[in-house]
Amino acid sequence: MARSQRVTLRDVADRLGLSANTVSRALAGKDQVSEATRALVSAEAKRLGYVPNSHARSLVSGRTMVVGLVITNPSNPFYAALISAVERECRAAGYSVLLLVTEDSAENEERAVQQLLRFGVDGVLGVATELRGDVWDGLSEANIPVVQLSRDIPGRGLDFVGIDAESAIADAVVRSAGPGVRRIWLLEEDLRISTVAARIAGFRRALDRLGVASEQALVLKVPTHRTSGATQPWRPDDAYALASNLITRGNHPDLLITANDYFALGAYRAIRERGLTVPGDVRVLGYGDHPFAAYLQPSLTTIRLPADEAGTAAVDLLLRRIAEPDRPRTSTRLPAELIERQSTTG
Amino acid sequence: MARSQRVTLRDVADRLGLSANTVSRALAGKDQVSEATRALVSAEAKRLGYVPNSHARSLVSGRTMVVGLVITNPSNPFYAALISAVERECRAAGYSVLLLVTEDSAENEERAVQQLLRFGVDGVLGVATELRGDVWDGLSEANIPVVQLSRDIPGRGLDFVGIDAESAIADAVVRSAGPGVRRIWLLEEDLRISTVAARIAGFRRALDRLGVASEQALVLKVPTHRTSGATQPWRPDDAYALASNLITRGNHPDLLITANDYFALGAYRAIRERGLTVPGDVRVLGYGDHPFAAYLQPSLTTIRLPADEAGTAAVDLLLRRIAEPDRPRTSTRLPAELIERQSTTG
DNA sequence: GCCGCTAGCATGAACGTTAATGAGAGCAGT
DNA sequence: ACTGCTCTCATTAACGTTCATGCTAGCGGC
Repeated sequence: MARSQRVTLRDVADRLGLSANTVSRALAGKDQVSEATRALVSAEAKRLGYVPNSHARSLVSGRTMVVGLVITNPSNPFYAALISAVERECRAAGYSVLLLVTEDSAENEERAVQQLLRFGVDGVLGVATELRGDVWDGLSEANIPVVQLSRDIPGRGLDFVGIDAESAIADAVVRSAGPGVRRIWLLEEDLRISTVAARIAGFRRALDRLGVASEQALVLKVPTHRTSGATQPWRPDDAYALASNLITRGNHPDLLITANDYFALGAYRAIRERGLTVPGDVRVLGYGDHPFAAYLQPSLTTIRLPADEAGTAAVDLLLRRIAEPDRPRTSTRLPAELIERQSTTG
Repeated sequence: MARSQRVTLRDVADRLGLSANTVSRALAGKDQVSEATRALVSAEAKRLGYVPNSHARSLVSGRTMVVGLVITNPSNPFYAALISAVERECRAAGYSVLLLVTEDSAENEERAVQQLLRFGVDGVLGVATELRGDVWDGLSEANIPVVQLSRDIPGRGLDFVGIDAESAIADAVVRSAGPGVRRIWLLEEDLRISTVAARIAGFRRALDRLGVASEQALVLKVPTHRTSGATQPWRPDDAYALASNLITRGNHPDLLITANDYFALGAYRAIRERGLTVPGDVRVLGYGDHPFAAYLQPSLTTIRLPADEAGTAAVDLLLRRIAEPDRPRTSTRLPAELIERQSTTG
């Protein structure tokens, strides 16, 4: 049995001839216990190797000191950075992180929420899979605060922390378009999420500002790869396949924006294989500033996402809402910075 | 209060005029309860939105159905893949994952173990930070099974699942070395972990097999970047800085092995800036097969790590040990595959 | 000497669940 | 009618902690 010899409050108390309650208060640092016994208790607790049982504590206190983190895919560098930041901030605040991966599947998301309810986590940070947000209602009904990460589901009254993708893309496209740029394509992920919608909106805003005719603009959706219900919308190969089919010497954009830097990798290859050059024939603008972006040949102009700041802000917000549940809803969109490199400096 | 209106077993029982125990057994699917009441109970439980309290369950059963996952750095693609695999397998087996990030800091590791003890997790999957393994003894003493991931700390009697880096590197170096290759350098991480030791051992084994004189071989340690105690041993910039200082037209290796593909990025740039070419002047062999490796120019020969298989195997092993604690210790080293691309086909 | 106050600790209950034991009804066998 | 068995459920006691309340000794004030 795993817990056969686990040291409990009673064990410490019995050894000192005290009650369990006194030991509890002594270790918790509350008053109503003399300094002498407090020292005695801590010494004996340490000697016996006492470790408090968090489940017993949660049961009576109603708090778990655990935060649920619902992520679609840890292998995406943006989410990986988010995980790191969230875990770090939670750890600093004394919270543990229960990680739940949805793989962008609605079924997994539903099960994740169930798990969080069983656990009675103190709060949830979550990346929603699709635009239907009723999955999260169970948490709200249980009065468990939820902060949406990166993807926003409006109308649910949930806090949100994400990136201002629309402005970032809009500005970046305008700045990346030089005098010769007429035809602009956007290589997008085929997902019904707010991030994609925001990028497309930013794209259209840029077209307006640049005065690009709509027939010169194209939004291409890279077919999403699926393996057993789990989506993988970040494969360079898929972007390459699509770009390779559409781009020829006679028919190619002057500026190509990709929904993530992985897609840019595929685009680079497709462009190269057609005998075209970046940025001479096609300028390429990425999204995400993945670690390799600066090292590509030519180096990739891309948009750096403040993943660390977003994770930090989300945890801050969640902790604040845990402290005061009735505070007004907050929606934060962090600005993203354009990192200009060679791929757009034609 | 967060749990003010949480539906409990009693609530369901009272509504049906039953005892809490009967409801518990009915939902658990045990016998000693008639089919009629079982149906009644499940219907009422669903109607009221009953969700079992996992802490109460853990308290009495001694099992938590939670597995601790201790990782040094989620932003490393290998660990990210490991996280995905572990979470998926645990989820399939009905376990949840408590994620603890150590950032390769001994202090964080110690606190992580404390947290796992408080929680009373059923098992732990962990990447150790350094070679001293007494940090994990607390878990063993509490009879909590530990499976070491990727990095092995020998002599602790702990299960291990990792990659056979030594053989992989040895074979890859031999196969990557052509007739003109005399001088071979290895760009390593500056960490005291078994993985680094294994790669260096493989490197030396290859030198022996190739008959390369020891003065032609060089092991270079890339200084580890640290921010507030957390190490970041995967920065292309750091590898670039070191390689850029050492590589000149007159003094360069014929074959350069890097401890990870990020370092290869830095090496590519350093080589290029000296007016040298890959693989013409310097062949480059990476490690990890990061998503961008296939898309570099020239494409990077590298070693694909079976992260998914490792994660799966580790969870399998952990669950088996949870089931039978006294089974003999297992140590598995999965083979890694060489992916030959342009960077070594001179 | 009695009262009241405080510091320091003990006692009992509760959190929501599961395991062990008990109890009553129904039924067959004698 | 009595015994004994099975089926179904209730009752009680745990798990380890915290909170509310109770108790005792010690002390000062009149």
